[in-house]
Order: sequence, then C-alpha cells, then structure tokens
Amino acid sequence: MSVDYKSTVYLPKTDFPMKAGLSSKEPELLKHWGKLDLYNRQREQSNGKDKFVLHDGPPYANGNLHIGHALNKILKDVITRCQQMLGKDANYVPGWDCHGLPIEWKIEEKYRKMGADKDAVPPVQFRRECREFAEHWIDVQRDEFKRLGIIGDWDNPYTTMTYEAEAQIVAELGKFLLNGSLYRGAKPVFWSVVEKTALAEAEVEYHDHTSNTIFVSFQIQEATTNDIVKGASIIIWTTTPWTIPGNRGIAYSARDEYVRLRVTALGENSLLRIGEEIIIAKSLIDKVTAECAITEYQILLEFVGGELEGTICSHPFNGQGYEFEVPLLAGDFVDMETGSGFVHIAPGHGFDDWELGIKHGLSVPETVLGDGLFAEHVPLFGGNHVFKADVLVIEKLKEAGCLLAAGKIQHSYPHSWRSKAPLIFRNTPQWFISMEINHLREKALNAIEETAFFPSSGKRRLAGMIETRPDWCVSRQRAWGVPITVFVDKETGEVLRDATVMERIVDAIRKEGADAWFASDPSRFLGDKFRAENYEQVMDILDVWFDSGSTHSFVLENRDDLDWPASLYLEGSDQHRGWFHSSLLESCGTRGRAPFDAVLTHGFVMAEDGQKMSKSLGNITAPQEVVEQNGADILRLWVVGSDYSEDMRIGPEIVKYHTDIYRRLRNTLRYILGNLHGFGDAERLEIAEMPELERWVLHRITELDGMLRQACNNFEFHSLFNELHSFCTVDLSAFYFDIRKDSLYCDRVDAIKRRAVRTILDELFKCLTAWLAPFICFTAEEAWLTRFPGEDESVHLRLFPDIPENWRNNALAEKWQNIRNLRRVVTGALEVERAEKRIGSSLQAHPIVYTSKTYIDEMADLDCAEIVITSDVTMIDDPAPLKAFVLEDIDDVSVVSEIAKGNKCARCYKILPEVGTILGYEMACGRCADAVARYLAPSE
RNA sequence: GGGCCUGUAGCUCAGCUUGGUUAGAGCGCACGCCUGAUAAGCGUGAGGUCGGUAGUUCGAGUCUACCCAGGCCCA
Repeated sequence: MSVDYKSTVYLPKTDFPMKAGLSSKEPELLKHWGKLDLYNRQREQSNGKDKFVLHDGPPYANGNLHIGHALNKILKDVITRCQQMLGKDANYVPGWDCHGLPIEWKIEEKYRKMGADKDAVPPVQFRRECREFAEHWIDVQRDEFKRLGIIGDWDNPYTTMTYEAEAQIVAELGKFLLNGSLYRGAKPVFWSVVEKTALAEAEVEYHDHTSNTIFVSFQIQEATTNDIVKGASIIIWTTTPWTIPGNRGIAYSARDEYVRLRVTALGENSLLRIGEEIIIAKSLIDKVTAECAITEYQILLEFVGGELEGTICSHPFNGQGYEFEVPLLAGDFVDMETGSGFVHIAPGHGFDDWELGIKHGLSVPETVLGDGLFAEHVPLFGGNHVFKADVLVIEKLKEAGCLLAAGKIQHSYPHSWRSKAPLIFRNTPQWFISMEINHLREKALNAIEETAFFPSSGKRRLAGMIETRPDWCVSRQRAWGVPITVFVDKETGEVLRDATVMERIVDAIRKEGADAWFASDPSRFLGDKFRAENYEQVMDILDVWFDSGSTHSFVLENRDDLDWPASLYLEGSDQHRGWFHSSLLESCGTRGRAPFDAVLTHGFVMAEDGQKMSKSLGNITAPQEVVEQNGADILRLWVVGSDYSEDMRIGPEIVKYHTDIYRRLRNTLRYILGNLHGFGDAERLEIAEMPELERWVLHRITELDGMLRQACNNFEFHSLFNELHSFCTVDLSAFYFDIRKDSLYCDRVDAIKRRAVRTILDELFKCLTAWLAPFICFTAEEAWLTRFPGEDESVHLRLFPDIPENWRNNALAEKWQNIRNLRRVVTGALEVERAEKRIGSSLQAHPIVYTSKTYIDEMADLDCAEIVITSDVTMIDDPAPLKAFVLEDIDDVSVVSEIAKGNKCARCYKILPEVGTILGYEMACGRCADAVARYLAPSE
C-alpha cells in the first residue's frame, strides 16, 4: 500500500496570520499594553539605569494631528525605544504648548458668532475658556498619538498651562528681571487706530490701498569721511508722508552705485531749482528725474553707497523743533526697484527702521498715540490725526522747500482683519531680554559649540541666527498667556527688582494659576515695603516662545523621573528659529548653558511630487487615514525607511511601497514562527556542532547587531532599515530558508542538521523581534506574543540581545560570498534549461560545475547540491566545454546543466537513483524512508 | 533679496568626505518556475544623458562657478 508521505512532512505551522489586519490588530495590542501597564513596567525595569532623556517639544493644542506631527512623534518614539532596548532608562514625557493667539482667536470667534463683544468678557472667564479649549485638543491629540504606538507618560504629560508650569515660567522671567536683563524698551508693532490695539502678524490682511508718495530732500549738514556730497542734498522717497516727523535717519545700500547730479533744466511744475545738486541711486535716475520733472541734468560724480558712511543731514523741519542730526546708515533692505535709492528711517514706524535705529543708537520717538493722534509734544503736528496728517506734512515740506514731488501709488497695504481699516506701525512700549547686558549672545554661541547637531549643518544655522538677532521682545498685548509679572515705579519709570515680591507672585500663581496676577490686588504682591499706588502693574503677557523655552526648567528639572539637561531635543528644522532658539536663550540666560546635549532636526513632509501639501492641490496625506487603511506600523516603517535629515515625501505610491516592505518582514517572521513550532531547549544545538551555513547566519547576526548599535548612536535608521529588509529578503528568504526548507520539512526530528536550523531560527526570532520592536512596535509584539503568549509578556520589556563575539567569523563570510557567486552561475544555467523547457523545478537538474581546484577544495566538506537546491552536483577541475554557461563577473565557474537521473522521491521531491530500491518505501529516498520509519508527529 | 539645505532608475535609498574599471541594492514592472511559506516562495530580465550649463583635470555622479526646480527660516 502507498504511504501518505505528505502527512509526514513537517510543514510550517503558526497562528500568526499572513494577512496583518493591522487596523483591528493594533488597537488590541494597545489594550494589551494598557493592561500590562507597559510604560510603568519599563520604568520599574530600568530603575537606576543611565537615563536617556528625549525632551518633547510641545505641539500646539488646537487641532487634529497632521503628517508632520506623526513623523515627529514616531521618530522620537523610535529613538526612545532604541535607547530603552540598549539598556538605558529612556523615559519619554510628552507635552503640549497651550497659550497663545490661535486659541485666543477661536474663543474670540465664538463670542463674535454669538454677537458678543469679546472685550466685554471678564479676562478670567475668557482665559478659562481658552484653557478648556486647549484641554479638549490635548485629549484628542493624546489619543491620536497613542494610536501611532507612541509610548510615554501619557497619564502625566506636561503642559505649559498647569499652575506649576505657569509659576515656574514666571520664576524664570524673574531671574531675567532680577539680573537686569529684562528691560522696558519700545518697538513698532502693527497697530489699528480704529480698535486702538496692537495686532499680531497673523491678524493682518493685505489689501490694495492708495497711498501718498513724496520725494523729499534732506540737506547735507556735514560729511565726515569725504566731501563728495557737500553742498548737495539726499533725496528720499516714501509712501507714508506722516512718518516724516518720526524721521531720525536715512538708509542707503552700501554696495550699489549712487550719483551726484546737477539739475540744468526743469519741467513746468517742478518744485526744484535750476542748479540744485541732488544725490540718488544711479539705477533710478530715470524714474526720479521723470517724477520730479527734471528735464535736463548733469552727472557730476559716481560712487558706491559705502562712501556715504558718516554723512549727516538735517531734518527738513530743522528750525521748527526738529533740531537733530539725521545720519546716513547702511541698510541691506534698501532696494533699487522703486524710489530714489534712499529710505527714510523712522524707528518708531517700521521693523527695518527700528532694527537699524537700535543698531546705531537712534532715538525711537513716540509720535503717534493709540487713538491715532499725534502726541502734543510733536512740533507742527501735535493733536492731528495720523490719517489726515499726510496733507499737512506735504504742505509743510513744501513750505520748507524740501518737497520735490508728490504723487499717489496703489499697493498692497496691511489692514486689520477685523475692522478692515488700514494699519500703521506704531511705536509701543515692550519688554525685552537683552542679548548683551549679561552676555547672553556670547553664552548662547558658546553653548552651541558644546552641542552635538544631527545633521551637523544645524549648528551653523542656529549660530547664524544667534549672532545677528536683536534683543528678545518677550511682551505681547494679549490675554491668553503667562503674565509679565512686573511693577514699574510710576514716578521714575524704574522697574521694581525685588526678590521677595517675585517670590510672592510665584507662590500665588503656583496656588491659583496665572489668573492670580490679573485677579489680585497689587498689594498682595508688593507687601508692606512698597506702596501699590506708586506702581504700575504690567498687564502684558509673555511671548509663548518664552513659555516653551522654559519647559526644560519645569519639566526636566522639576520632575524626579527626568534629568537636566536633556540628552536630545528633536524637532523639525523650523525650530532653529523656534524652540531650539528660545530654549537655548532661556537656559543660557538662567543657567549659563544649553538645556540639551544634542539637537536633531528632521525635514518637512512633502507630497509625492516634492511639492508642499495643500488642500487646494488635494495632495494631503492624513496620518489618521493611513492608520485606518494600512496601519500605524506602515507609517512607522515610512518614517524609519526615509532619510529624515532632509525633506521626505509621502503619498499613495510611497504608502504602497512600505506596505510591500512590511509584507516581506511579516512573512519572514511568519515563516520563522511556523518552523519553530514545538521547538524546545532539548532540541537546541551548540554552535560547534552546527554546519557552516548556520554559523554563517550567526556571523550575519553579528554584522547586523553592529549596524543596529551604530544606527542607535547616530539616530540614523534608514540604512539599517534597508539592511534589515535586505537581510530578510536576500539572505534569509531567498538563500538560507530556501536551502533549509528541505531539512526542516523532511529530515528526522532528531537530525543534527534540522536541530541546528531550528536553533538558528530561534536566535533569528529573538533578534528580529527585538530589532524590529522599536520600528514596527505592533507587529514585533504580535509575533512575540504568538510564540510566548501571556498577559505579562511583551517584546518591549526586552533588551536588544547581546550577541556573543565568537559568532563573528570573517573568514567564513568571505568563503560563503564565493559560494553564493558559484550558486548564481548555477541558477543562471538552470534558467536557460527552464526556458528551453528541459526542467521546471531545480531539483530536476544535475549541474556539472567546471571550476578551479580552490573552489573544489573549499567546498569539499559541503553538500553543493543542497546549496544550489538540485538533486545532485558534480564539480570538476577541468576546462569547461564551449557550450557551458558563464557569468561575466565570475571567471572561474562554468556550468553545464544535465538532467538528474533516477526517480522522484514522493516525499522530498529530489530525483535520486536510490528511489524505488528501498523495500517498503518504493516511492521514497533513503533519508525519507528513514524519517518515515521513525516518524514523530509534530507535538501540538 | 539673504541664511541653511536638497536634486542619482517609476519609488525608497547606497556611492560624493579622499575624482579612477561597465553608477549599486531593494521594491515595483515584465517574463518564467514552483504549487509543501500559497492573496505566499524562487529565478531571470528590462529600467539611469547622476537637475542643467560651463569650467578645472589625462579622467567628474564626486571638485568649482553659474543657472533651473524644490524645502525650511528670515526680509
């Protein structure tokens, strides 16, 4: 009777499904981790170990996550998990940024919709609604982050709006106050005279607007460096005539060409005089002469702007209360497109003006009040409204003989988003942290030198900004934020610097939140020493960047489970100007060093064509959709497989690519699991007893382990990811597994070779599940639990396996590289046979390999047929016949493929002469007959 | 306009530091095999003017300049 050989073959068996079903499986695993309390178990387990603190840059709590959030948090998670598995205590505490304008807007919007005036709402109520709004979005984002598999202290995250945080932020500001770095200065801001309020940049809309334009001459008073300009006047052009009373300087372009020209003929209505000499930019001669009706002129001199250094003009209203010097200053914002090549500088009426003015010590006059009226102290114009001042200014200029031309221009101009009224730049009192008083700039630059940057270009980028930035303006005229808790002496304007007062404020805020500042009587803070009626209480709030720049103090320093400074800050490259920047300044100002040892930046996420994602282009990839349709592990694989030091791309094709990669990794795990069915310690084999091929696998494990540890140290995973994938595909699936399938399926259970293979599979399983755990955290867990089920089990409680050094065997690696080359020639030869329809399966072949003695000696102890998966192989040290198959790049191997002789073993499919000769097993080969005779069913 | 960065097969990445055979890998694609990993597995093959132009050099993906395209941050 015929034997049912099929039932005696040891086929893979596992509950680990081929189809992942991640969208339903992942939530189950999240539940498992919740029950297990994985985060706290990790903490217990790594208690006392070296800490790795990745300090979370807080996202803003005002909407659902986008793909950039997903990239950022997954990257942080991968790094945290890797450090944890390297044996550190990698405790990740997520946080949220809660104060600021966008949330304030949402609440304002709500009131507007109800037809209520937001200004009528008591500040404390308004602030409470902002707080509730932030709380809502923290909950939403927390769930979305958790769904991505991010592990961290989600039950105790930090936020910038807890009372504790607000108190600490105030305490940090107090340090700048007490050491003299914080001062009151002035800065122009967008101002609406209709609403009598400052507007943030984001509240400004640009619309077309018709402005008056004027060309004005400024008489040269003295020229210190040379006399090429003496006796002439500088011509400026402006679209805001009303700013002339605020003029304190003139900017030129140091590298552009200027001319001195003499007017020789004039048009009818020209306001100039024949013989007048003026200085303008060379490239703008035509425009200026046309506008000013200069019909003929003579160029007297040409020179570069730089030569104007040191020139002093007088103000057009000199003699009428404007008796001050108007210096010429080089400004890189001066353009040669419009005007005269000179920009009049009114430090209270423009950002460029202000910055240039501060740099050169110009005064910043307060000319216009909040309601749009010129201050009484402004000569000629006091009490006039700014919107009506243009005409007046033009008239007075004409009287002074300084007006060369007046016109109109239609251009894009800032307007209020609420009232739609045109805005002005108005000088306002603001609070600043000095970059110089306590050497903050120098300290910050030194700190940058001490910091490791990934990629290294980040160092230059950040240093460049610190080198040139002006003092830090930390005040905002807003409601939703941490107050600038400062008192100013009404008489002297002196800032009150008193440690005890500051302590009282901090204590109150710690107990009652920042509202305490707005709701308390000032005497509560001032105590007996200072009288409340003598002091003005500042009602500005802090720049939110000061909040987030202080997180290192109220998170890293104040929490026992963390350490200061952080091991790593990791954010998008925009944070060079944002969080890295503000954290660095805050920490250098208060602690003299950076709050981080290293800074890692990642790029931005683009659509598949490399363009920015936008609703209008319809090329947005939402993380929630990928998670729902493909699974979080796919998104995580995308992060790990991409080079995030540059901009990355995502879209349907890229998601599909990573799904394919995922499938291969999953099937590799599945095959290992299937073939480890019933494996136990008794079956394990010592390395010394293993065949070479198994020892080669162990060597490959040492190589990958080395790459893994290097990748963790450099926070660079995409190369490792490629190596891991290629290991699973090329080394395992196409080579090792393919070869060992025969032994696994057909050898006796107690065969040495089969035991060796299963021991290797066990090692591979332990390594791959650990190595993949930080990347595809769900699937690695699923695989682990399939083999080691239990409510207390988790792959994430493991460390990366320690790989014994004696697994490394470079000589063996080199030898097997040669063997694989030989194998390539054989498979190539078989492919020809297949095309000619002489064989189908490779087991039908018996290749004759013509090769060198070196090869033959090298393979003397090996079963070549087994390695190339044929039924037999003959190796000959002879010259190859002409018809033999060769590969171009392998010169000492030629193959002639013959057909294997014998009958097919019904069990192992090999074609061998012995098949049919074994009594009782006429359909089987010797090995299989023996295996069947001693068949042991796989244990259940 | 300025600072920092990027551009290599349809896709994800190597190679560039230190110039030197015919620019590599995986995925995808095409074709074939297997039917005992089966919505799997194996093999073979086709795909690249290395963003463009000039230059340095005996020789440039690699070095230099300019240009084009894209990104982040400023103006």
